[in-house]
Amino acid sequence: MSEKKQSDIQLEKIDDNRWRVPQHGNMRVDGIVYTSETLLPHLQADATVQQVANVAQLPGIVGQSLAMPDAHWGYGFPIGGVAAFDADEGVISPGGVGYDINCGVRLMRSNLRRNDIEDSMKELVTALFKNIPSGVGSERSDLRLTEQNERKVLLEGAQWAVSAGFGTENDIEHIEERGCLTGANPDIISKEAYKRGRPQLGTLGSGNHFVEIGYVEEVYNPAIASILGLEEGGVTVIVHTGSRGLGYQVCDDFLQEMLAASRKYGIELPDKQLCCAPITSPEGQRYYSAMACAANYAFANRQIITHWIRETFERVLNMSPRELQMNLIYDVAHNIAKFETYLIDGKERKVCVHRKGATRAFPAKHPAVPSVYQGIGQPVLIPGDMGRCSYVLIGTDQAMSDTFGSTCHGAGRMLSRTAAIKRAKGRAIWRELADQGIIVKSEGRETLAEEMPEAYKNVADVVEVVHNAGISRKVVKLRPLGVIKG
DNA sequence: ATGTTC
Repeated sequence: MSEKKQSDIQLEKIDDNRWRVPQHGNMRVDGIVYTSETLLPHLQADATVQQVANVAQLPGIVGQSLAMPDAHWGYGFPIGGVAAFDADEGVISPGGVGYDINCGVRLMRSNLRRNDIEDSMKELVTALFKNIPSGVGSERSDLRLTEQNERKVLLEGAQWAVSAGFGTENDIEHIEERGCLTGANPDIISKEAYKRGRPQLGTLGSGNHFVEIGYVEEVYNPAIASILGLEEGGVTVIVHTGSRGLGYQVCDDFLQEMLAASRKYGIELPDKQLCCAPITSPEGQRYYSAMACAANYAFANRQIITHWIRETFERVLNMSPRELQMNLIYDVAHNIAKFETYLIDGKERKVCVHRKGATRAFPAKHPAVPSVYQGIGQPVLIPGDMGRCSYVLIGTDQAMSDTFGSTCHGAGRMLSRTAAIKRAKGRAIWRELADQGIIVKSEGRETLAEEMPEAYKNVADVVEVVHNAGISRKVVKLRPLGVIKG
């Protein structure tokens, strides 16, 4: 399934938000696709449904092979896919996590109002762009990470960043897993991965990665918004980035090891890109420990970038941290595999949930939700494209029973990168966005074309599906004012 | 996503 060919699998409509991929061939379970009449044609335009069916063939899969409404074709597993495997009988697969391990999003709020920064937007975007290295292969010359400290990053994640002076202890409370996955083993990471990761910590990268200044345009749930520190007109900042070259290298290193493991353990693969190993095997354990290292690097990366964002706002606006109150609301991972426990057929079962382009959406009272959010549930951060809007949602009990505590992660690409570049030929995307009051600054020559709004599905359509299905609920909508991209 | 086909 390395080709993007459309599949001819017949989907069965369950309700307005869900379609079933009935168990057939070697599938061990059904597939369930979250979508709508509006989004269904996009989902069927490539091999996404076939990939959902392929994932359902892997040993130890529990429940169903799931796809979120932003799903599209990816490496082996669909992007927007969720699959849980029994912790004893199941497999773990790098393709179910993705190349950008712990690619994720964080959201900050501030005491600023939209009109406080209108006149400073150009200066803010320029200063952010200067302060946060962006683009392919971007490096930070001021950090000078030693190899010993890089090991600590892999072990401690965002907690290392805070101990090194980037951000506060309070930030840690507002990060998924407190910014540190346990079980990381830095001895497993290849020399090559270390080499790539060292100069790139604290950098944005390219593609769909960005830092965005925006404001709260609409509030759907004032009570929850207020607990998050959000109100209409309030200025927010979103960071979207991951584990850079280090995570890519870890994935690359392990794809080969997992392919060998699949043969060794006699796992039948409908697609080589689904290569995997039993979770309990030495190879499976090694991948998890390496993945956790890359995840921790990504948590540290977003934490360090947060420090430079705060520093930039303080300097440009001449405000103190106390006046600014640029507090972290939450930080989510949307490319990761995690061990979690679910009630399945009346029995508690430990599973390894693969979320690839999918966000955890835990409900109120779940022990993994920070104490300040125990009464409301886990914040879910859904960035759209740079011209439209982004959403803050909240996790639900329904997600626990239906989707292994998961929901969508973004708008989802509609045009391929090359198709987008073709479509943008002769146009000045930056000017089109400026006409809508959005200032963008980008490093790569073709990044803005690849990332233009029409390359994406409308995130509002995606969010409507997960909201109506009840696997997360709308809290606020954010509108962009300024964006820096790779 | 990615030293964007090491």
